[in-house]
Amino acid sequence: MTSRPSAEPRDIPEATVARLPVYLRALTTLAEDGVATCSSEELAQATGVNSAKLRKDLSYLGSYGTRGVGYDVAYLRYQIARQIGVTQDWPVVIVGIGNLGHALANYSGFRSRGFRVVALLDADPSRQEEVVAGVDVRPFDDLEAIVEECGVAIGVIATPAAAAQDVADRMVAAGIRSILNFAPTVLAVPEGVDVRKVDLSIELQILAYHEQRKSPHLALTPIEEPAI
Amino acid sequence: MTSRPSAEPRDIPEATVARLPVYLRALTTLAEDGVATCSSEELAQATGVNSAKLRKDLSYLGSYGTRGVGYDVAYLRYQIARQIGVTQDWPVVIVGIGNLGHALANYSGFRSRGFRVVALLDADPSRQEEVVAGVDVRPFDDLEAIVEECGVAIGVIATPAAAAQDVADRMVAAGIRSILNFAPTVLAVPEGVDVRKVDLSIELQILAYHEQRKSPHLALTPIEEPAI
DNA sequence: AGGAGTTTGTGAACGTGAGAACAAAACCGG
DNA sequence: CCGGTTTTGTTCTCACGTTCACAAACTCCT
Repeated sequence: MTSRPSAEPRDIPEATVARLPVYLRALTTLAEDGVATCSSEELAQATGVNSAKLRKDLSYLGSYGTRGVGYDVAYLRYQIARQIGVTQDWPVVIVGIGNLGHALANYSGFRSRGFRVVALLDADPSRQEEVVAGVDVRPFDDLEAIVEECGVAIGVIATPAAAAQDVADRMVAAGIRSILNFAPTVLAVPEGVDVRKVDLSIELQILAYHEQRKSPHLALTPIEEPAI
Repeated sequence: MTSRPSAEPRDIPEATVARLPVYLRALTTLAEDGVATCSSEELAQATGVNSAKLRKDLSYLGSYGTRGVGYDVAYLRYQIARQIGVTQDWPVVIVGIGNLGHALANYSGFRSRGFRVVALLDADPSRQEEVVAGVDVRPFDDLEAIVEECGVAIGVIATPAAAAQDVADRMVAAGIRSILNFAPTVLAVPEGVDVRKVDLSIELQILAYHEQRKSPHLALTPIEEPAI
């Protein structure tokens, strides 16, 4: 979202990268159901994308399909995982163990998809006695030590908005170069650091925009226009 | 994400719609700080976008700036809120009161940004005794009654993946036409229903992809390639 | 062995979005 | 009242993403 590192081998478009995890999940489900092979049409249905788009996406990874047959589920699944980089486990730190931090720490989807929560950090001493999801909450000041010790490259910010920029600065200084930000703030980070933002109320507002246009809604402007 | 309703007045590009809430938040902050006027350059800095892009975005709403001066913060803020549709309060139901549902119910950002959680629903009877954020958890079967009674148009799904499609079907049948889905599944919904997806592990995987290309990472393929 | 039927991979056309650049419009100081 | 300065609104160009359409390639059945 901030800067794009120069990719070496084959340059995969950003839009494609964003869809690869979706394909990966669908393939995992298919594999669990014992499906050995699937066509681009089937996979497209399962993931809700156009089949031509899907084929083009996969073609950036290489030619892993067989014409007239389709794709080998296990093999394609592995190739996508390798491209994304989730064949290895990524250590992750979560900062801010409030409601959302709790939910994130307990989210089993991380572990099963190539991520391992190695530390939970919070500046509030009263939270540092807790143990969440088998990991004990440690003081935020331990950040640098943990990053060093575990080789953490990815940080998750689940603090209030006011604290987010400070946390980000400390993370960057500690060597973290990829940040997933749940705080409703725009983060300023140096070149070479990637930030992705997840914002709950923005998503709702986008829905509201479309919803408003669906029905000629009853009340038009219940709140007063401010005087200029 | 599924179907686009035909917009009547001026058609605002989807990319612009996604940025309007960001501008809205920045303007709110500026207003709270007592700033009366700001230029496109200042607002662009605060939101992390290109100033030309920002001006183009705002031009879709109308000509609300003054050349040589900039934008009136309060006035622009109102105009954006009106376009998005958050001058009125949107009633919202949350289904699935697990870790994430708790966090969502407690998230104060909803209330302050045009949304009101009118009901928390869960199929598990043991959860139905709880009171979360001042709202008591009710059985999922109350969905239709609540939607009818409160005029709910937006639903949030925070259930496990396995239950999500059923919940979505019930929501659609009850009259909900906009769904924010936190479950890691692709939802199938009829034409005219909007679904937006928020997926935590997908965001992390996208970060992992870029992270992998930043450093020529030590271990390349620690997991075995499956035999074909 | 060969033809019919499938399904991939990709070239080409189209649409959308981003950013540079600039003219038009407003304010300000003298 | 007028020239200089600032900043918006918009046009133009380029890059990116999506979709169609089809040839190439593979399997299966006779």
